[in-house]
Amino acid sequence: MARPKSEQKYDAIMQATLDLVIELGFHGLSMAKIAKRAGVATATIYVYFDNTEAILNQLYMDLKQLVAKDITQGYKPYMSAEEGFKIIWRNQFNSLVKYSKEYWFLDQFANSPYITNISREEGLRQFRPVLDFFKQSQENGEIKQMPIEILFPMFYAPLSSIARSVNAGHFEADSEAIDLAMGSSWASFKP
Amino acid sequence: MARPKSEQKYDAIMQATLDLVIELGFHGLSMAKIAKRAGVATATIYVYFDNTEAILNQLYMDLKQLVAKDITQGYKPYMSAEEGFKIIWRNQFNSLVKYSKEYWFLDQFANSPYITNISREEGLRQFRPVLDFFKQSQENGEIKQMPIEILFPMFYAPLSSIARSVNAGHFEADSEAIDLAMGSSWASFKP
Amino acid sequence: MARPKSEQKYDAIMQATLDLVIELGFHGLSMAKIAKRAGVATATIYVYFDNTEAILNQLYMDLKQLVAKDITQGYKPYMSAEEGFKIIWRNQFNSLVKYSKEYWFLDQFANSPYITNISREEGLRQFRPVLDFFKQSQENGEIKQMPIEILFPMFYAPLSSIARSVNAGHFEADSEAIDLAMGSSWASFKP
Amino acid sequence: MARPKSEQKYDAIMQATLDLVIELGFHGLSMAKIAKRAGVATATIYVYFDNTEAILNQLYMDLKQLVAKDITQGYKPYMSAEEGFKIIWRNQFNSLVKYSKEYWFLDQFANSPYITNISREEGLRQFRPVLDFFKQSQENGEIKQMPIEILFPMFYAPLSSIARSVNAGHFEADSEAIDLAMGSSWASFKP
DNA sequence: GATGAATGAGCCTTCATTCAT
DNA sequence: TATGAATGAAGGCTCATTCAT
Repeated sequence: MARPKSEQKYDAIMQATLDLVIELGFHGLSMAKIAKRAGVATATIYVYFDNTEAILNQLYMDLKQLVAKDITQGYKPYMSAEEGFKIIWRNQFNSLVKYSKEYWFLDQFANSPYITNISREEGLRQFRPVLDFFKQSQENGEIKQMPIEILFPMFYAPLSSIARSVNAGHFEADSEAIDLAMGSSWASFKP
Repeated sequence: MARPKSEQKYDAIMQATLDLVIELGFHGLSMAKIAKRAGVATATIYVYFDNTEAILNQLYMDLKQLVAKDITQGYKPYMSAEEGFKIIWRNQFNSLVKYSKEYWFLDQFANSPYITNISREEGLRQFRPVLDFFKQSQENGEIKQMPIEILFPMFYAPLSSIARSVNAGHFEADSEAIDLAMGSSWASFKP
Repeated sequence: MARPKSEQKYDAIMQATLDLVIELGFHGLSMAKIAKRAGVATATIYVYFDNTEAILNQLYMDLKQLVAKDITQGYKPYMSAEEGFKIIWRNQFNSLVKYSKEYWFLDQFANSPYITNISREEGLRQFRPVLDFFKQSQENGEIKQMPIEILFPMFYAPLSSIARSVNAGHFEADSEAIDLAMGSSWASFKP
Repeated sequence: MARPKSEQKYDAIMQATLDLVIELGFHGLSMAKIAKRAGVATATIYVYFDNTEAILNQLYMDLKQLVAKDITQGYKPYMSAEEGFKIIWRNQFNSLVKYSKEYWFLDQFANSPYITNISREEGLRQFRPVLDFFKQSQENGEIKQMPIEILFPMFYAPLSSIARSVNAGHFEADSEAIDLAMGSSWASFKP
């Protein structure tokens, strides 16, 4: 498990797992299907992972790293909190749309009994840069004082929810709608 | 002329299913486990439901009806939008805390492949009174104009997310914190 | 079981069973399906029959009586053996075609482990008039001497086999073909 | 590179299936029983076959090949049709007696809903040498002209029926009886 | 007599995992 | 390392039959 011999096989297993969970849900997953889709033998999977749970947790951490990358891209410390907020909001929204399937997996998995505490903590770590931005802005008095347990849901939950609606095709988010949502969200934080 | 179906057994099956999904997740569910927990024979479940999916969908609709009840309780038409918003917000928050497990189930199920369109639509119907409040207030110009697909996530998602944090014991929501969150949320809607 | 109260229900159960066996084979049969098809409750079937085996045996005997009726119709004692043979052969052939499904059932059932010795003997009894004809004709020296265990297969098996081929649509038996088969068969018996 | 499939297990499954069908009929068959009788785990059967139907069809084809072998053994092209007929008739009769159980299975299966068209065609192919003999003899004018759909039942059905009677112990076929039956059968074909 | 609910036993099939190669 | 065969356990579901009404 430590250092996989073939990176290609490791990747194939991860990709197959993600695809299958998206297609069939967690319930429809099985080692046999993963193996078939990945083009390896079932027993081979056990060379790379201890069991199903391990595959899913690894996938969770890999994806978390993938999607959380560059969320603060474009933000510069000299910017105003509002500017920064909007850049990060938009980045996050774009990420949610671009990686809709990955986010769906992350969300489902985070609420499943499979997830280990290690994965959960590792996952949270990815949000650190965003949290840093908010903490900094609060210290500057540019956004309202509120505990992180309120601030973060306030920022992330509607974003995620709207993006899901867009991804499901229930709603078309043109630039006007996005500006509206973003502005509306910013109003929650403006001091 | 034969034995009538037993309401008690129906309830036991529903309760057992809810408990088990909460304990083990959807993946850990099985007819045998439901039966054992409900104190009936496996085959008996099939007298009441066609299959696992049917049980879950029925549970979804039953719970949706249970938790969505009285969310607008205390709201009067002559109230200002802000007053109404705060009453409904608080009702919803209390409901989310009181029925935390039920909401967790509803949330997970709504994002699972088990849910049928019928259940989904039936579920949405329960939110009608809340939507009506918002629509009315928009017409009065008391809250900002925005499409329902933005408005609703903006209202519901942070609420749900904070309540989950509270229920998980990660955060203690004293009345001050609640006021803060509620006020912060209201800022998003204030014209 | 002795004297059924409702002849109508008895008939419905018999008919449903026959239809289902023909549609699904013995393997696909079940009390629940019979009940549904017959329009009665499952438990009701047990008022009329002890179990599945009893239904099938009764059906076997009923059908045996139905199809074997009038096989010797038209035969008169003063006729020559050849005349008699041809009348009976044709009757049997027509019967096999007319009651193709019933014969299929009888054949399958007679070779299944369901059949009891009582049913088997009762079934054989229906062939008595035909056997009598052959015995009589042998005594008259109009057909070859041979034991019944040869004579009967020689007469019945090809007939049945050809009819099955016709019923399956593999072969169209015009009057010429029938005369050919019948004549060919008669050659086996001619002294 | 893994363990190869075991011919021994394949054979054990086939043999167990044949034995069980003979003992209990198709209805009494089950994967669990086959597995137990064959001395393998239930799941192991699925390594070799897709499902019950596949087992039965394979068994059908295997047995068809076994029993149809050497039916024309001893026949030489220079022989008269009558000589050939009698050799083949006797071979077939001996085969029917020797492989009585196998023939019983083949017969039952061919009339069951399990059989696939592929199996049916494969089964017919085994009779080709016998059919060729008849066709050849008809062309030579040594046996009566009649369509194959009559000729074949005429030849095979009584043979099979008599053999069954012998196998069931209802009839002892001494050489005199056999000559009688064979001669009687030949009379049907003699021009 | 007639019914439909109730159930233990059984069905076929798939599962995660280990074993032999 | 990589593999596919092997399997005990578990899955969903149906069965014949009995029970309560």
